[in-house]
Amino acid sequence: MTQPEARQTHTAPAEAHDVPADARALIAARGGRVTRTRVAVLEILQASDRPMSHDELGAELAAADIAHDRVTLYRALDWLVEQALARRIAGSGSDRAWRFELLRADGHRHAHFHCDCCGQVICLEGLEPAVAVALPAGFQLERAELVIHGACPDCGVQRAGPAARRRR
Amino acid sequence: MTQPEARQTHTAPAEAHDVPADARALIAARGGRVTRTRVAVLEILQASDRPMSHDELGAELAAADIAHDRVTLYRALDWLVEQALARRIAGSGSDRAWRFELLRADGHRHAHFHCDCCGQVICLEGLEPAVAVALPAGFQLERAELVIHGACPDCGVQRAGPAARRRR
DNA sequence: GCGATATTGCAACATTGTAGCATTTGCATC
DNA sequence: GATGCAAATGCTACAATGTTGCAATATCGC
Ligand SMILES: [Mn+2]
Ligand SMILES: [Mn+2]
Ligand SMILES: [Zn+2]
Ligand SMILES: [Zn+2]
Repeated sequence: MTQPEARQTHTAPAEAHDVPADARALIAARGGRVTRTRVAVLEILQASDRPMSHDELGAELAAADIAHDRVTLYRALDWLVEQALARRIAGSGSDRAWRFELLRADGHRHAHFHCDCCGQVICLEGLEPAVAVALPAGFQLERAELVIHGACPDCGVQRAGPAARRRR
Repeated sequence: MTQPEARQTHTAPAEAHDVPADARALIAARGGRVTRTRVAVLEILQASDRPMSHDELGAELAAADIAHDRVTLYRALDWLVEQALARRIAGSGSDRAWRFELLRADGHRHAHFHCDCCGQVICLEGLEPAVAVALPAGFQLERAELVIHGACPDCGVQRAGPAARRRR
């Protein structure tokens, strides 16, 4: 529980810019133990530009020949979320799995696009769910989640004509 | 598959207003068979002012002493959605179950409020996810889902003071 | 009432997580 | 570099939420 409040860890060697900080350093700075799965998961998330599901993470680990346990992976993700290194995205659509993405320090919130055709989830960095909306009396707003459903560029090109849209 | 395009069914006896149309008539008008579970589910949804999960529906059926099978209930709900009599609401939050609500003929879309404290989902009829937003090129918008997270009036009153908010 | 077939009801399976607990590992300290 | 101990792991079960296959049943037009 007692974690050094240090911002500078001195364990990360080179980069002084804004490049993805060394995963091991980020983990250690939170007072967590630097383990195989945690490091690998954090690095995969750092390299990804879209939220990933537990399953996708597992596949990446397997592809990189990093031995891992299903439950350990779940726990590593839970830990990253607890430590505010990642956040959880609800999986609307037929996909009922959580997805995880790196949480930038600035707490930047953005909407997501779910392709109803291929199931992919894409970050819409430019689109903030600005819900300064007036909620009915008594409701306390904590955060707003905005999900756009439709067809992603890859899926939209098929049947390029303006008519005959596909449903799902 | 061949369903009469009739708007007026003549099978519903009395009400000529906008009161919830007779469930049996609505089902029959879609060319579906009028069965115990379908009628009961549709009537429960008509009487509810918030989206209900499969589980909640099952409980209501049990409370009304209406024998039902888990799978049949799932299938009844699927059918209602197919027939555009109901729509499915994704259950963000720790709740990973779908919820179902009646689909009004006018296709009115609205946002929903998820209470992170008690887990309830409440319709925000007045709040439309007006996402005339400019999506990046190539993305085809089909619909937008807006979910507000926070504390509902019932849960918000505890700790009425402005400080000391509860997390989850 | 009859017959065709849409629905049901049951059992088995699938997906996505969690809980308990003995074993191993990271890491601070010697 | 060796030691000790809490933190993590890696199993094995179990839970929640659906889905699939298929034989039995009920609905509805005739
Ligand atoms: Mn994102
Ligand atoms: Mn609603
Ligand atoms: Zn797609
Ligand atoms: Zn509440």
